[in-house]
Amino acid sequence: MLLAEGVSGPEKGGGSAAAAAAAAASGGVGADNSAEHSDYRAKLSQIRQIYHTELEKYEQACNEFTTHVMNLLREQSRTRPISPKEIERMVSIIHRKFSSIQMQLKQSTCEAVMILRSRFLDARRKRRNFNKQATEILNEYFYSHLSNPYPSEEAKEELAKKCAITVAQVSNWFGNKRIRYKKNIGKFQEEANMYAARTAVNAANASSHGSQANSPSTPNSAGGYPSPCYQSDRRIQ
DNA sequence: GACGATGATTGCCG
DNA sequence: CGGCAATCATCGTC
Repeated sequence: MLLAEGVSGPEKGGGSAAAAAAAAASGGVGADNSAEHSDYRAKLSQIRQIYHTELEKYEQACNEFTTHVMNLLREQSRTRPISPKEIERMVSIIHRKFSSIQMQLKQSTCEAVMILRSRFLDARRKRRNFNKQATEILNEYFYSHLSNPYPSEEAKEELAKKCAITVAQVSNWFGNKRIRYKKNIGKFQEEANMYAARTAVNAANASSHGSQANSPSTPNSAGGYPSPCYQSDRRIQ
């Protein structure tokens, strides 16, 4: 893991290797916003640097402590016999202790990288609002099908194409819209009336100078839904 | 910076 | 599997 992220492993060329490794490891998000990407890389290299300085610190502390203990043992060897085996045992205990600390450091670094990675990869964190036109199109469909706001797969595809978003996003949008509309109809009244009126105007225009009741550009022309109707049951109180 | 709006995710249900 | 409900995380506004 740490090796893959370029945090652990041989240090060559101060960071560029790590950045490359990180870029490779994060595969799939490469074609993303470069600003965010460089932010990710910066944070990763920061983690990496902290890891290395800490590791070095522990290494140094371990060596210092070892020599200190050795000195103590040498001191004691004057008053009592101390076998080389005993010294070796002591040293290995110290090393074990310090290496377990280093393992902990490694683990916490690993966790930090994981969190950073999940933050970077989580789509929710890169959420962008749809543009105005897309929202208009979606709302128009929603309010002109208020009695049955469940677009078919084809209708969803049509909407997705028009709004330049994915079908999944259209589904998400309708899911959110239905639940939020239902939860607080009052809040959406104004919006509902506005779109209903607009749809009515569109329908009137279309029928006044055309043989068809539905304009070809109206979303419901593809989904097999009935022609747009004014939702007179939603009134401002 | 608090707060509402909003897109996305998760877990559950029929 | 699609939809609902709750929730998360960010955006946009004040």
